Amino acid sequence: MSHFRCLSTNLVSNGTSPDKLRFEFGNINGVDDAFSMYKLMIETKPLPSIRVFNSLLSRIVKIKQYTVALSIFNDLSNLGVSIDNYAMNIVINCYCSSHRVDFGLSVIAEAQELFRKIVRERLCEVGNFMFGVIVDGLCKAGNTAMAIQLLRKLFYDMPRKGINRDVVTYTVLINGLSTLSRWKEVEVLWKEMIRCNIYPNVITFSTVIDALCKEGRVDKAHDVLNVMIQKNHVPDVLTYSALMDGYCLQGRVDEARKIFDSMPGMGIILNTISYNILINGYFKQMKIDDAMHLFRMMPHKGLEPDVATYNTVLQGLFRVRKCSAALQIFDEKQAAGHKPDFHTYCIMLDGLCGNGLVERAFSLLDEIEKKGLHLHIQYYAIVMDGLFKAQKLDTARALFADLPSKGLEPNVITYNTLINECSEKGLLEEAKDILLETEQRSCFPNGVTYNIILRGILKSGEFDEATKFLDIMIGRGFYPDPSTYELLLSLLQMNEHNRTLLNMITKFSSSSK
DNA sequence: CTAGGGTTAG
Repeated sequence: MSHFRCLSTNLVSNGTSPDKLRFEFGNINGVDDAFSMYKLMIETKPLPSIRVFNSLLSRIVKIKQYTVALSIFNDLSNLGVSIDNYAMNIVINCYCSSHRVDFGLSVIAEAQELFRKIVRERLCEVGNFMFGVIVDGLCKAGNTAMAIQLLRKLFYDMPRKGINRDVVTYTVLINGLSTLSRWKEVEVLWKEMIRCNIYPNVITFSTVIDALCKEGRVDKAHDVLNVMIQKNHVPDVLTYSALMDGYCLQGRVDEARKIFDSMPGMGIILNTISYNILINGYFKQMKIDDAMHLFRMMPHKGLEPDVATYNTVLQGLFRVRKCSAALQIFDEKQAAGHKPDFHTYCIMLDGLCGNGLVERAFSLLDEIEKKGLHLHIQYYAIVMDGLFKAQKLDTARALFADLPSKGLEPNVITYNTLINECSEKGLLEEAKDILLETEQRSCFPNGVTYNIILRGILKSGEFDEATKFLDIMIGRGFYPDPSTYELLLSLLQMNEHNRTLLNMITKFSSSSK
């Protein structure tokens, strides 16, 4: 079962810590491996040092099993293993990262209730694991304010437990806060850090630059870069790549290019990711020749395109309807021994369908099946969507009906595709029927489902009906997304001063705060 | 032993 190497205890030597020789974490690839390794470790006498447990935790974080790391951390504290700075930093990072990971929705309601209880009864000694679950749940539920309050409590508890906050602790927290756009709190932490004589470094600065870029505030990000340079910090390839990506996201690919060109002169070695960012930027601006030129340049610069490069290129080519070029690259890359990944197949299927090559998409599905690869339900959602868009309604519905025969269960995405089709065609009753069906099965509608239906109702001009639906939606914790909001605004322009629409917009703005 | 980047989705 488990395939890690476990050397004998007496195999020790030459200055290296015996602990380090004993366990090999690189082969841990899943939850089971992690737990069996942990079990093995705690059965060892004497117990391995916290450093060795840190290596385990770090591996578990690398494979993104945050809850596993948290539960092991919790167990460690219960065992009385003394926790150090490193462990603490890993754990805080878990809290900050795990809100991006899917969590059972059921946890959330419980977590919020539990949190209220803690506040009410001042039950301060919550286990670390529960603590993580709560923070996770709150983030997932969009209640970041509460999550941050909790994080800060943990944070302020550190010195009392004899653990010092260091630049890593602050960087992890600043990263978490800035990706959540909690800039006020970032500022407070930043000042506090300096007051404690802990100074931001290149990673701290880069983290802030990256978050600003992702928010679309690339000019502000550039200001931060200048401050950083002024303070004698040397930006590295990650700092500049983040900034390049920021310019690309704003469509300012020429400015991204300037940075790209200036990097080697500053002694920074461009890597595959720097190229990927710029190639993507060019494609998004439809500058196909520039994108392809860079792509073809990579091998001459000693860089090998990776799967993300190929995915970017394939998608870019399909978007400008250069199907044969895309297919050629797809074959080329496989001939060179590069394996397509899940995203590659999604892009191929979507690209083929979107360019009227539905038959080709079907044969690709067959190919995936023949290769014995996992038939991901997402592939079918893409092809279904393509079929609907190509007006091949019967084929699409037949594909949906065939899912069970392939051992696939429709998920919320395939349902959304179906609901979207009904909604676009104005078949609102049918859309709502399907919504009911998803609720009856254990396949829960999500925010996208509600948005699709709401947009359908709005397009049909039934504004009162839409208001009712919006109330239901908000009642269930889902909010209009940007494209629904845009639709609301454009409808308001066409129906000047329409009270119902105005009310909806007000309702949306006040509820999302 | 701990912190930062790119492709993607109804």
